[in-house]
Amino acid sequence: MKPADKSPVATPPNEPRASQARGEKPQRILDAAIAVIAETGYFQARVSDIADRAGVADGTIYLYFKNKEQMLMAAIHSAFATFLANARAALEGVTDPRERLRTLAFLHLEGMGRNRSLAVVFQTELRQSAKFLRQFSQEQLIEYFDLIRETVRAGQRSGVFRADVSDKIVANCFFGALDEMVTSWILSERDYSLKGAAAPIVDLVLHGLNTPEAKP
Amino acid sequence: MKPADKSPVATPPNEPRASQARGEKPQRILDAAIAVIAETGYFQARVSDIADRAGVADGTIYLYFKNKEQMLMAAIHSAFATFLANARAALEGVTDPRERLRTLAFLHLEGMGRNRSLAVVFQTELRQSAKFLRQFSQEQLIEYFDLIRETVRAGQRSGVFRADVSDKIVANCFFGALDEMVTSWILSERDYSLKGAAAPIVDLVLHGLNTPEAKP
Amino acid sequence: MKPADKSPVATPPNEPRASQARGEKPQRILDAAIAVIAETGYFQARVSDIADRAGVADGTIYLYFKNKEQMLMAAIHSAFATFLANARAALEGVTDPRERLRTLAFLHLEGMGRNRSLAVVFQTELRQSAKFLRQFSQEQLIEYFDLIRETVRAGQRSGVFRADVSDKIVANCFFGALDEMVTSWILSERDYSLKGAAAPIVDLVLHGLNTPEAKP
Amino acid sequence: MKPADKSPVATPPNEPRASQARGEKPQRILDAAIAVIAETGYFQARVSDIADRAGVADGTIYLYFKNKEQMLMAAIHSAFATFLANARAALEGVTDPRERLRTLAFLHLEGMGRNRSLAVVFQTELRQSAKFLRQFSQEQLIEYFDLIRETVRAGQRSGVFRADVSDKIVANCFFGALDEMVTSWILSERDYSLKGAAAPIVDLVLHGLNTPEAKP
DNA sequence: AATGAATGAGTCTTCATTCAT
DNA sequence: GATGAATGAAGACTCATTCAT
Repeated sequence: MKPADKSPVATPPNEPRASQARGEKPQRILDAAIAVIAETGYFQARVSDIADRAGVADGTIYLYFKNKEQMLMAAIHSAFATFLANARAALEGVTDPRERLRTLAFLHLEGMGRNRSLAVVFQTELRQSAKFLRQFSQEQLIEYFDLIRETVRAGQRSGVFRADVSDKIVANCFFGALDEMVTSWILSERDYSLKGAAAPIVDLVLHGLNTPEAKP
Repeated sequence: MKPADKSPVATPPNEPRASQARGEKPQRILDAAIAVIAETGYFQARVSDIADRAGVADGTIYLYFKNKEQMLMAAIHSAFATFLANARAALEGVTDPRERLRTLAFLHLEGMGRNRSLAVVFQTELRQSAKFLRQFSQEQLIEYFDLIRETVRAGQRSGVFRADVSDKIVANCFFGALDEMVTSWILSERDYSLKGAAAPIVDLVLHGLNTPEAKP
Repeated sequence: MKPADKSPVATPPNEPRASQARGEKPQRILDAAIAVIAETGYFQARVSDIADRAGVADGTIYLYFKNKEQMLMAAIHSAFATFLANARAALEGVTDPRERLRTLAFLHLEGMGRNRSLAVVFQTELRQSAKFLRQFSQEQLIEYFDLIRETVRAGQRSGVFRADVSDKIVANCFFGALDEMVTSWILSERDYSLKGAAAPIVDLVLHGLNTPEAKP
Repeated sequence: MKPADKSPVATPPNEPRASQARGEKPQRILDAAIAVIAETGYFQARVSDIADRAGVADGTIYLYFKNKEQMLMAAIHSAFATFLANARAALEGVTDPRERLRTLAFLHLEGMGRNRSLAVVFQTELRQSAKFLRQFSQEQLIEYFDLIRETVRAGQRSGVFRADVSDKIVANCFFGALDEMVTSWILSERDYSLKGAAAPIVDLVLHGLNTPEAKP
């Protein structure tokens, strides 16, 4: 599921500083976990399947993670943290609120579209139970929402967005639209381009956010 | 997959009053299933818990349903069918596309807000696995989306909505915004009124759908 | 391991009030547990072995006991409770302290000698760990010791036993001697009669307990 | 099964001082094993715990011992061998049978009282299974019993002990009384002096052993 | 000699499903 | 139809042991 899978041939025997294996296993396990969850579902995911796919023994997983649940959680957190870091990096230097929303929408759809396994996990497995989702949502999802809400507020302050709607409502609509788009996509058999939907969605939302006078 | 597809001995059509007990059990089981799923999650829901709550023996469930999965599916289908029937009834006679969207948004949020168990199931449990969600989505969710898309297309044809966006995109945004609102709500500890959010959401979407000239 | 083992033929099909099976299973499990512990040791005893021997499925054990440990504990408690009840019944009406000690010694050795499995469990498995033994000792063993100590004190009060030794020390010696005898016996390959040792042990202890003047 | 039966590279005989480290590890492991067994029980003792306490790596244990069981056995044998050697040394030069029994009783209780871990192991862990105890008993315990029995026979030959009881019964009573005393002690929360019990026990046994005419 | 990361066999426990009553 | 005791397959987790370094 990642470069260098697990074949014995992969490790060059005489590598000088080598140890590309150091600390590589936990990540291999997390990657395998995402893949297996995407395929079989969170609760159907068997530890032995994840171990197989990571190319380690079952017991090895317990050297790095306390139990199954903690490992699955770590996999999801790790994947989302990467996603969030990418988003932050891409927004660096983009100041126009409209442009920021465009960038976020594009990143969201492009990021999910690139890694279908990840998308499956986020759209479906993440929402297995209120309890589960709540835990995730209170930590990382909030950060993402805040990114959107701040952008909306900035636009409202600067007058490019109408100020008579709550930033929370707007963020919900924006995120909800993107989210639903991804859900439709993973459920669809056809393999259309997800990121192509970014422009019309943003267009619709920005249109809805226009200040009455500001005809774009 | 609908009522009465299982028992060879159908409900006697004309039974006067004792019929309360006749055929009442399957529905008690379905209601119990929704409640238990909402509390513990789809995959955590135990057959014996559902039987307990329905006031029947474990084995009784297998008189009406082939297995656990079929029973849970039936529970969700039944709940959603009720929801959809309500929506259709409420739209009866409403012709203005903007008014129809307002009605749908209100019904969606009000319906979910009234039955938190049901909302929990739809927002989280329903999306446990791509496979699961796909099955549901291809049957019933499509009907709901079609209701929205038809309304949007009607508005576009009559000129009250701008026609330069795909009705699918609009439906996604509309449904996504409502959906996300409900998710936020069930995750929130506070017990605010969900249906109060209907107006601003519809306002935002309608604003985004305005034809350039049509200042509402 | 007990009458009527588990064969399907055992239950007469037309037994009138029948239900000799009612509540029979837990006891079959407890008996099987004692036997398996005696054979393989407490910590080596596998739940599946006990289930096999009791003629039930593995899962059945968990209908009656919370987990393996609780079941093993219950088996030991139950066996000892029976033993204690027998001792009490046999002492009924015996008032002479010397006779009471003789009866106890005989019962102890005879009871253990009759059920080698039980003896093995008490002499070895029961003492697996200080923590384990402490729990048992504080509940049931104390009762047994008290039976001995009361008899000793009665003999001291009535003047048939010398009063210059603590009843606790005497009980320790008495019980210790019996206990060690049983241990030797279960460890011995030869199959000598255990209860034959009762007389000389009691003789020795009574001789040690004689008041100086009382030459028997 | 005795020291130095395992390493092909024996301890260099004349190494001046660095020898502290040489061959010191096996003993550290044995000591750690006794301590860990005393704390957690024989079957609960984990190899990694013992390695930790001995300050070596898990794998190191397998340089000196074939497997876990052999190591635990070696630990117990080693501890008991020390105990037995002490007893033999202390009996050196004591010829009076009564005095020899007094010495043995004192050594037994004092030795156990000094090292609670050791006492815990002997009183409880040693008796985990008939198979286990039998192996130990046939090697070392017999030696200890023989020490007692020879003393008893000597007393009987010289006429200070009555001759109408088997030396085996007497040894059982004597050892059983001491043994039970130690068991009571390790189970007791209070920290009373164990060796204080030596005198009354010996007194009781000697009293029981008195020849009719010999009033001590 | 020493390490400790990795292994994987072994077991308890859960729970959907059956079926005799 | 209804029951619920019994079943047994399935899977998470532990830990003694190995072996490359």
